[in-house]
Amino acid sequence: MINYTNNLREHNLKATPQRLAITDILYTKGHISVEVLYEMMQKKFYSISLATIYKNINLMIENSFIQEVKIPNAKSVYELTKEEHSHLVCQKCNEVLDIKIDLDSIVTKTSDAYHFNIKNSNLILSGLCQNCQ
Amino acid sequence: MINYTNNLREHNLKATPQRLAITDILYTKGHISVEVLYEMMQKKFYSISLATIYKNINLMIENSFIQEVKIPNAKSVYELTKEEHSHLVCQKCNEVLDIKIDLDSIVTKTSDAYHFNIKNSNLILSGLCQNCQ
DNA sequence: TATTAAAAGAAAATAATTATCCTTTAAGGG
DNA sequence: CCCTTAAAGGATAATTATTTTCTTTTAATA
Ligand SMILES: [Mn+2]
Ligand SMILES: [Mn+2]
Ligand SMILES: [Zn+2]
Ligand SMILES: [Zn+2]
Repeated sequence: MINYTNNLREHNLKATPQRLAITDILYTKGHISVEVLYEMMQKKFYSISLATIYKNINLMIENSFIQEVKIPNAKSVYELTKEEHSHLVCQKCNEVLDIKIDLDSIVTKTSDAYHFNIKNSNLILSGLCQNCQ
Repeated sequence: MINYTNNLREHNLKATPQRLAITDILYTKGHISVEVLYEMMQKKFYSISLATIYKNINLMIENSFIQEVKIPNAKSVYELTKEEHSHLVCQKCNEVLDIKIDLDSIVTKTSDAYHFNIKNSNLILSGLCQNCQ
């Protein structure tokens, strides 16, 4: 288990055992929902409060340490902040994959066409993974 | 106010006054949240129940008459089902615009690269509209 | 090692959504 | 047009999701 103390501190987050565990789970699993995170945390912390999960998720989002991924027709998942990327989601097994897609030309064209100052792009492709089709 | 009776029936939805009004609001506003829809409906139906709003939204989604649009860092909005399109969202005034972007080549490339059978693509570009920047 | 602001945990409160139950009504057949 | 009936609406309760409050514990630092 990697030590994430400094990663947390760089985002102005105290490195508590609970946060280190959340970070480790996110690192290992990649994308995780609130309820699954809570279940996994309960295995490590006998009496962790669900409020601790929510408070940490919210604070970590505020401090850009993690990000929410809103998936069509499914619960949100959370992931450690990394460079901008898109997602591939299996509608059957709910696997979530990071994919790198160049959206620059789309963003540029759209910015010009609509006089929008586009700051973020969010692309989710949904379907069936190899196993599920 | 257009008559949406047949549109509803084509989706196996009884054409009640409440549903006709919901449809009219969606048609007029384009994209709307649950709470705003409820407020607008209350002006037309003195004692409409919030449960009626939720039950209709859910049933209309099931019957593909409307669709949910999940927006990063904001509440979901709902819209009448139309041909697949992407969205441009202003992070300040929350305006939601429909945009037509060709994602075919991205979808094809990604399908091949990851052996995914991609069924839906969902692109949201967020930033500041002309007025808000 | 002492200080302190922040975090954790427990529980209550609030918000969001769904279910239940009874009344009303849209739709279709006669 | 009436009748019939399954479905929908409204009121309210129940459930689920999330946030707040308050007290205790602890990470950070000096
Ligand atoms: Mn990701
Ligand atoms: Mn739209
Ligand atoms: Zn799958
Ligand atoms: Zn704007």
